[in-house]
Amino acid sequence: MQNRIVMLADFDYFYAQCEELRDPAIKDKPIVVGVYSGRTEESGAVSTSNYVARKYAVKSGMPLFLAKRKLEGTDAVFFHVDHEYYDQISDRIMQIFRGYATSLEQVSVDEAYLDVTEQVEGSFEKAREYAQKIKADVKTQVGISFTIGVGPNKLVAKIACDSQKPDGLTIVRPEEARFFLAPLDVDRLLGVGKKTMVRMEQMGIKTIGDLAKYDCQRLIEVFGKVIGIYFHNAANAVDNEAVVEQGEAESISRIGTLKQDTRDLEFILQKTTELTADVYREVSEKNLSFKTVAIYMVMVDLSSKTRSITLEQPAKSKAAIETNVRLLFEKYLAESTLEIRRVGVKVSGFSREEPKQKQLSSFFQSI
DNA sequence: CACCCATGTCGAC
DNA sequence: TTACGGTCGACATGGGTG
Ligand SMILES: Nc1ccn([C@H]2C[C@H](O)[C@@H](COP(=O)(O)OP(=O)(O)OP(=O)(O)O)O2)c(=O)n1
Repeated sequence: MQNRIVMLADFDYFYAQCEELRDPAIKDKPIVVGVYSGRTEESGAVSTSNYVARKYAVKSGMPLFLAKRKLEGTDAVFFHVDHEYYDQISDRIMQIFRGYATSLEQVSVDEAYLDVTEQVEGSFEKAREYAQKIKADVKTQVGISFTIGVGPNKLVAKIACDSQKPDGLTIVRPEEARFFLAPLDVDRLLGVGKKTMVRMEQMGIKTIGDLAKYDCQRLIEVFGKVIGIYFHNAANAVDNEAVVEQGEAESISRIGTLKQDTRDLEFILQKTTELTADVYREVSEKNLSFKTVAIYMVMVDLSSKTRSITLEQPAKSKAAIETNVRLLFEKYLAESTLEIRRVGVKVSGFSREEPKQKQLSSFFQSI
């Protein structure tokens, strides 16, 4: 694990680029890919947008009505997310990546780490040409552009990647890594978002360089042992995490927005029945048993709650999800007053154990 | 103590 | 006088058990 060379490949404005690939005629227009909640015709949020739309300050996660307002007067095009299509394209690219790396760690639909130490014989010089070759290959075969960051570990590769996109290639050598990170704001580190940045600011930490100098013991006191040490190491460009194949998902969930805000149990269960059916289909396709069933609620004020129950035995039937979801909602509704906007169903604690005796229904369903 | 459970927070994408 | 997605994982905390 000495002197590794790690790449992070991140597809450019991915969902929106997929839409451009499907219909190149729209390439010069602002493109927004949205998740539509179904509450009203236009309610939902931005999943991503192309760089033309980004010039108008459209951002991932933004409510669609805001994106529409910002793009008023342009010939912007809006799409509903089409995960099947994006997954297909992603799978083809990931397959190509496999041929270029000793190990591949796919971290999302559009991001993967490649350990290419052997392929480039430990040389960052060769890594540049190698990265260009991968980019050209994918561009030719699939037609998608992406950005590559190269570094001595995953952490540095990630930040290198973020530093120049789209269609970028940034290489940070081990001896440069600390100096490369030092001037950047702390939120460039994986795991530092808005809340943590504010806390760090109050501690007088603004840049990664500030964090690197900060007393490690103090960090542990403030953030806990695991995260404190992680922050200390990360700020010093130290990261020994190997590039490893991702295992199977540890939870499967579905969440949806209700047509109206409500506290009515039957109205809620009508929605969770659909969600449960979806969760169940995926669980049974993968032939998984689960041990924990959870519900999720988002209130009108956008605050959220979860409730969960761990079963005595692993289960695998739809009924096992449904009855527990009902139980959990009955219990929760009795102890709160806020109206509910969105609800979710989640199962976790997977195994391939067969439920012991009883639950004949699941036996028959599995035939 | 080690491990499990329930819940919450935060963050990434 | 509005209006705002979905899915996943890591970790902390505070309770329990053997
Ligand atoms: N809040 C978010 C962020 C991202 N995504 C989805 C849509 C993106 O296309 C994909 C990848 O996310 P990235 O953060 O990598 O962003 P993009 O690939 O869209 O843009 P960039 O070119 O900045 O990487 O994940 C999402 O649904 N919701």
